[in-house]
Amino acid sequence: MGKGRAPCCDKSQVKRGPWSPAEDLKLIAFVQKFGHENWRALPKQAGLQRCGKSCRLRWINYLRPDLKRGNFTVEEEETIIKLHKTLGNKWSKIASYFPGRTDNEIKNVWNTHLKKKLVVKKSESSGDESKLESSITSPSSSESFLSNEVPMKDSEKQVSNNELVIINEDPKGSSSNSLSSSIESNTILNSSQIVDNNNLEQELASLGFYDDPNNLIEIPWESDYDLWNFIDNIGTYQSNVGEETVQDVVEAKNWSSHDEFENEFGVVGETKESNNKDDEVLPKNYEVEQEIDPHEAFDFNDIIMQDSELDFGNIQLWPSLPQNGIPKV
DNA sequence: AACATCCGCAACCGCCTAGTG
DNA sequence: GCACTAGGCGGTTGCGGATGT
Repeated sequence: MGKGRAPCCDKSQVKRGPWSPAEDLKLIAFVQKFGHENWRALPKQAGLQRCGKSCRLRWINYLRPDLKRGNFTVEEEETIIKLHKTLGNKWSKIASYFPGRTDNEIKNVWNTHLKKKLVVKKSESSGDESKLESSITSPSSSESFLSNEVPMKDSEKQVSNNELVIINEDPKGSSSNSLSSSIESNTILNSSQIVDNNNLEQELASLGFYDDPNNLIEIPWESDYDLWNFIDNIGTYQSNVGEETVQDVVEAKNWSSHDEFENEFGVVGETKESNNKDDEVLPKNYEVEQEIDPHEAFDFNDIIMQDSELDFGNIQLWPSLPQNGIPKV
């Protein structure tokens, strides 16, 4: 060890806590334009006073366009329980079975809903505990597994009494890309039964989660709450993030209209080659290309989106906001 | 209405792992 | 094999809203 781990960033120089809409916009716009090859360098380039880790987390958990928002369905919850039984607290692996869901989200659902649910179930069905319940609630049989006290390789886990799970390692990077990852040909061995992954797949398929291991179901993007809703309702929404309000951001930037906002960002504008008047998702000035030095601080004025690059219409912005409208203050 | 408590979730922290030189 | 870095992951915390008294 010696020196110990160098901090990922200078804590005194970075902002912490909840993200403001303005920061979200910066991050979205930057990632849409430049991608996120280097999270560590991204905050500086994007003009964000945030740690790279924080940016990554924010993007992955809340700003990615392909996120599925909303409550978990009963089927999803049941699947999480099933998967947790075999995978344990491997939230990212579990999340890979749910396109559009994040490991953090699933972890939260587990900790807040499902764990309690199963404890209740257990108490209701006293005596004849299901394996599912016992694997989660019985300290004697599964404590080490659940608490991760004993470090285990993914390739070989002692799940509970006499239950061995053999899981093929994910190919590099697949777990991080939950959308593209597919179900591996895992084999689950049990003292009383041998369950190959096909059975799990069939079970999941019966619940409507996917129909082919290599062809995960496509989750339609939702945009209950889009950018224009946000901008249109700017006057009635007060961000709860510190002293900065959305009004502050808008007033500072003089965004009093869609056009001004579009001009500022250069990202959303009049529809090109579209007969649909409402289809305002194409970049206004996408034809103009400018040289941008990635080492320079990111400037919204420099963003020139390509035809297919930016699609705010499909991004559900500020997901932490109410889905059915903006709270009046 | 005011206060206390509970609950859910976004975000942070620290460790682990893979990649690179 | 070692040192170092960056990304990823899981555990935990703390805030804010919901609910109860």
